[in-house]
Amino acid sequence: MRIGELARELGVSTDTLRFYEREGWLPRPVRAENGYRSYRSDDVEHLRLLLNLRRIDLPLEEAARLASWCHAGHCETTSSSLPALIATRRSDVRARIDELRRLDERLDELQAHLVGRTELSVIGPSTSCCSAAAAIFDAVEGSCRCCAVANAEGDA
Amino acid sequence: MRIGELARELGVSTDTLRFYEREGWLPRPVRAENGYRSYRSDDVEHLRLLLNLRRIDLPLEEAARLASWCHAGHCETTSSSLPALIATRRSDVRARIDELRRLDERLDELQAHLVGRTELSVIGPSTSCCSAAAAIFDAVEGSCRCCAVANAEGDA
DNA sequence: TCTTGACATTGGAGTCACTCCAAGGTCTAG
DNA sequence: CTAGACCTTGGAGTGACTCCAATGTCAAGA
Ligand SMILES: [Zn+2]
Ligand SMILES: [Zn+2]
Ligand SMILES: [Zn+2]
Ligand SMILES: [Zn+2]
Repeated sequence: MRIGELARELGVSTDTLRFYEREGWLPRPVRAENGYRSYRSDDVEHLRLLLNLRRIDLPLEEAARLASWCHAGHCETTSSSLPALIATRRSDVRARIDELRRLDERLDELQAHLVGRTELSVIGPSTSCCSAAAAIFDAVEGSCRCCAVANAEGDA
Repeated sequence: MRIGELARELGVSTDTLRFYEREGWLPRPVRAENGYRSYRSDDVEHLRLLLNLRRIDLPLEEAARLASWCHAGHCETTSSSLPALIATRRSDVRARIDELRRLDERLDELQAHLVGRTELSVIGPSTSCCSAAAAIFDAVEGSCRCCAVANAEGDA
């Protein structure tokens, strides 16, 4: 099995495979007479394991270490630490999801604000900056400075 | 205002500020007699704008460009493109959230599988790999090879 | 036979957005 | 006088790839 075929089958780039090998995260496969890498089924399994560990967002170093341990059959250690590892990973993932949800909410507010204020943009730039900038400036932080400016001008 | 104070106030590191300046993402502030950077309120506003744009996860280059435009008062262009920009950003964020949720589900399944199978691990390593590796190997992909192995050995 | 095209090889540089460091200069309080 | 908190610079390191140039290999078609 050559590198391109393996890469296609497992959904990564040949560059990634060569990078893994170069940095020592994967064992070097045997070479054919022409110098091409020739992957055996054992190599394929090792790589598949590594990629699965990467898919649960383990850092490459940890994934590679674990993959080698498992592949070499030293999995008692791994077996006992694995649930804790997964638990940590889950809380990381959830924290990131919460972060992104908050970001999405902020974006939602900002979008609504910008759309709702389209008519008001004829007021033009405020003293310190234009209204669009003020909107970003403030909507992201939760309080709106450009509205205050607009209201003040509307009252005047 | 010196760099440390500004950094503390806006919640970034001094390294980040020097990096932004060095790479041209922020204008250079005036220097005091001793060579220290001296930030004016205008600089602070520009930086705050840039950081707000970064907080909605715009790439630094785009955030800096937009911040400069807005800060210079050329915001008509910005006003018209901003809703589209936000919309794109939102769909990116949502896609990432979905990805992470799928990951969380996979981790949940994997965890349940590992915990539920503790007794079965006495079966020991299968022919190709140990059961822990097999679990990662397969649970991440949705079908479980180690169970098949265990069942086969149980039947034998 | 020759050529075209798809594949492979290597080392090295680039990406993004910081982050850390060493070696030094400056200022304030005790 | 000294400790410490601050500031300066240029440069290297991070993670996980990604892209590139220059070159080599091989099978199929004209
Ligand atoms: Zn503006
Ligand atoms: Zn407003
Ligand atoms: Zn194993
Ligand atoms: Zn199983």
